[in-house]
Amino acid sequence: MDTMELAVETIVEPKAALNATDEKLRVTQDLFIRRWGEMGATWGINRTMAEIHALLYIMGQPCCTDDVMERLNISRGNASMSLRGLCDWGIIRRLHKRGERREYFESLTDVWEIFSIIAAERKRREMDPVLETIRQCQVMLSETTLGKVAAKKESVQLTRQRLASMEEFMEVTNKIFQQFIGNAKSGLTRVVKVLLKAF
Amino acid sequence: MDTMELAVETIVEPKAALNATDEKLRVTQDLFIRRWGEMGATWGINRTMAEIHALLYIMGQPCCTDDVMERLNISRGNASMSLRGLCDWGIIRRLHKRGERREYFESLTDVWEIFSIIAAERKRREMDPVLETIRQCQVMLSETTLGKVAAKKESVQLTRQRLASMEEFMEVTNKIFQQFIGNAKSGLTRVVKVLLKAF
DNA sequence: GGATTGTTTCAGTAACTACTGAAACAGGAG
DNA sequence: CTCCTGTTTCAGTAGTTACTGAAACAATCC
Repeated sequence: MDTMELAVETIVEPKAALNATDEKLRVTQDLFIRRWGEMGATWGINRTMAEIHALLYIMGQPCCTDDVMERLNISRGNASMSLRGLCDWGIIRRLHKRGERREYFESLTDVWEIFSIIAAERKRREMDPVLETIRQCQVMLSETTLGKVAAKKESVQLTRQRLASMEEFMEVTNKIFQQFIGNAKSGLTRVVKVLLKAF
Repeated sequence: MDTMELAVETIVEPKAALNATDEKLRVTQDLFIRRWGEMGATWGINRTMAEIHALLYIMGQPCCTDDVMERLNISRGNASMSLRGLCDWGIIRRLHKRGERREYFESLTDVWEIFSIIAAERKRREMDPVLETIRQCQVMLSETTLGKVAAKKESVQLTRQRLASMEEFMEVTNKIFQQFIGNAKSGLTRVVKVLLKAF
């Protein structure tokens, strides 16, 4: 656009126009973005999505699709899909600027809120089904299903005991998650302080 | 081996030899194993490894490589590598039976211990590097590095503020992890009870 | 209506991860 | 030593996931 045309005329690349401070800021942000992306990857969120979120978070100001594409060197399609995915998760938001056609995106700012959204979703998608399966397994090995004699078998008893331990564990973990999720927003900080004192 | 040859002669498949109870037990265990594997997959542990661990956990008795191969229908190479991987993690153990050449494997039995081993490892591999990077970024944007004037720039301030929030979050999370890890073994149950009361 | 600007979808492909099966290796028994 | 039993390694491949780039679509303006 305008700046590009200007650049051509003045024979100065846009990047070179950055002053030293902006350059350093950019390098710093890139470092953060890369690390955040790597972490996301090992957590089942794909690298690019994590990087886009990191970018929007660290910039602290709304970016449009083209900003994201250019900064992370990804295609339009990829940027579009990933941005939509992040919106679906609810950790970034669409933003219309008055008098502008282009859509902007910004990250939620409260880290605790971001975390609690992710936690809620993972609990729902990953822990709940396992807990349900464990309960189903317990029914399948109950006295009612197997009969009194069969249920006494050592191998059955062993498996039942393991299922019970796992159920207990997952129930407690689930409760902890629920607490975090329920106390989202910055109020969560208070909860965590209580928690740390209790230890 | 022997049983196979016998099976051919008696024209009865080994599976058919299982009585009704054993059959139901097996079906139940398979259900648990499959779900556990699915969960592992979304958590960055590969499906097969998670399944092997689930198998050893739910059986409650030591299995050898061949048992695992047969039960999960995987190749020798895969079984060998995955078992070694689980041993490296420390959530299953090698076990020599007197007078037997073959090696057996068994899972840790305390779910809390298993969890705390995994948590410790993930913290070390995924959270610690991020925290370190955040600190490095803060140095890169400090007054000392940028100079007094540049550090006042709005964009720099914004990024610094975001870094600070994220650091606070990760530090608290880290402390919570540490508590869990430090209080491993069944003593953890007590800790969690305290925690739940505090909420 | 057509032109302009921006967004979404999707077929094809690149990149990556997990798995197999065979060969090499290890060590105890005869 | 050779044979036997079991384990580990690894090249090749199947299967999966992520990404691109182009085309279709949507909305606004003239």
